[in-house]
Amino acid sequence: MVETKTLSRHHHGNLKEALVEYALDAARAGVLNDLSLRQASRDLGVSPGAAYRHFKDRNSLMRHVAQRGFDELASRFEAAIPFASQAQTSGDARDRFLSLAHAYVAFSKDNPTLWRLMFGRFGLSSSSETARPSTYEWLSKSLVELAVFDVIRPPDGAAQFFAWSAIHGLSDLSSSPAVSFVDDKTVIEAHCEFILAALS
Amino acid sequence: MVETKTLSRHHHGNLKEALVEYALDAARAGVLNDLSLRQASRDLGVSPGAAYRHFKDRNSLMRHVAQRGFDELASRFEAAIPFASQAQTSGDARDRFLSLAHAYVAFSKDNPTLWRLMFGRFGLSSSSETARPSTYEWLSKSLVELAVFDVIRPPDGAAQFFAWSAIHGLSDLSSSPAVSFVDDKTVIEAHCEFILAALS
DNA sequence: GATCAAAGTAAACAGTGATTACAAAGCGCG
DNA sequence: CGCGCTTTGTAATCACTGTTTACTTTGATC
Repeated sequence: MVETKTLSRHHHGNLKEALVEYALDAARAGVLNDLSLRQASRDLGVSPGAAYRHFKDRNSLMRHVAQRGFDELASRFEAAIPFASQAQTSGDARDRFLSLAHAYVAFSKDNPTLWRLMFGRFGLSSSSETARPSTYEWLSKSLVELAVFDVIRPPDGAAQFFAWSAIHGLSDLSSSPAVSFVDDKTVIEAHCEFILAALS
Repeated sequence: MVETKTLSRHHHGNLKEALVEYALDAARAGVLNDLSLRQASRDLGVSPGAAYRHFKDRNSLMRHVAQRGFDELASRFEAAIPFASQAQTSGDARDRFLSLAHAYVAFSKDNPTLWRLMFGRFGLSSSSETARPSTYEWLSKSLVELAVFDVIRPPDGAAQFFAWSAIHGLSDLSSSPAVSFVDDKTVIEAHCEFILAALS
């Protein structure tokens, strides 16, 4: 006897979260840009003005969605390289670096629309992320590991920034429907080899 | 006795171009996203429907604007390294490569909104640009020059793509208001050194 | 000068973001 | 319980948008 929750309730229950999920679905479908608060409200069975109890305006919702993107990206990084874990060998350190690159690129390819939101109009500066997304920490850690096993020189700030922007560039281009590779894996690995060579 | 052209003429003269310029101004002002065809038409002294004689819809205008961005970028590349010219020494080849990188980054910083349009929703795939923008030719040429003077190994496709994406990544991050450097020149030069080291 | 395509107008339609005054739930507390 | 207060939703409304339609003006061409 599960109580049906959808019958004529004044309170939606969790409209804020529902709106964010709705927008994330739109992003997955590639139609985030023409998402309308009214249509969303209609689909969620709520009146047009209701959304404004949770978001100041449409852009505010977008910012929240962008933040979700950064959260998801961080979670993929954590899955690829649990932050508390450590490399045991130089081969291990290389693998971990590669895993990060794969995670970065895979995310941008899996979520091109969300990606553009994150690093576009509502990215970095306007979301709660500071100048560098929190994922920067994983990358940084990975580079330090590589240095420990003498795969590269100890990375200074410039080296870390270089590695970030190089991987970011690959991801950004990969998220474009116009740029596609026969074999992602090969391209990413070659890219990483170049980066490591630059830092050696 | 110059005839005043603005008095009650039925034909605007060159509305299509005027609309593109208007949008480019909006981009420079950072308000491209909320550009409205109606407001633009009003400001250009023309009725709301007039724009539709020249553009199928709003997105069509955006695509044209994005194309203008690629044109402008190409023109900056040409200014930095006239395509017909050639490097004479290895130092020359390095300088030319650096000039390209500077041009790329300067463009993205000067036109962040246009940049996002070009590489975002209306970029690459949807504009008339093919998978790789025409500027790819300059970069490619520059790398070949560097190889001629033994600064790097002869670049294959992977190497060229690496260089592009590395510079693209730097430009993309640079165009974000959240990422700024004390000294652009130093950062760009360091970045280029890393790239050249990777290709050596 | 008549003809005809190109380029503008005017009016309308559906849909949007946002604000307002009001109503209903949920809650804490005596 | 029942009283109040805050949160959350509603209904109505405003100004505005993209886009289409039927109609008019214009400029060029034979």
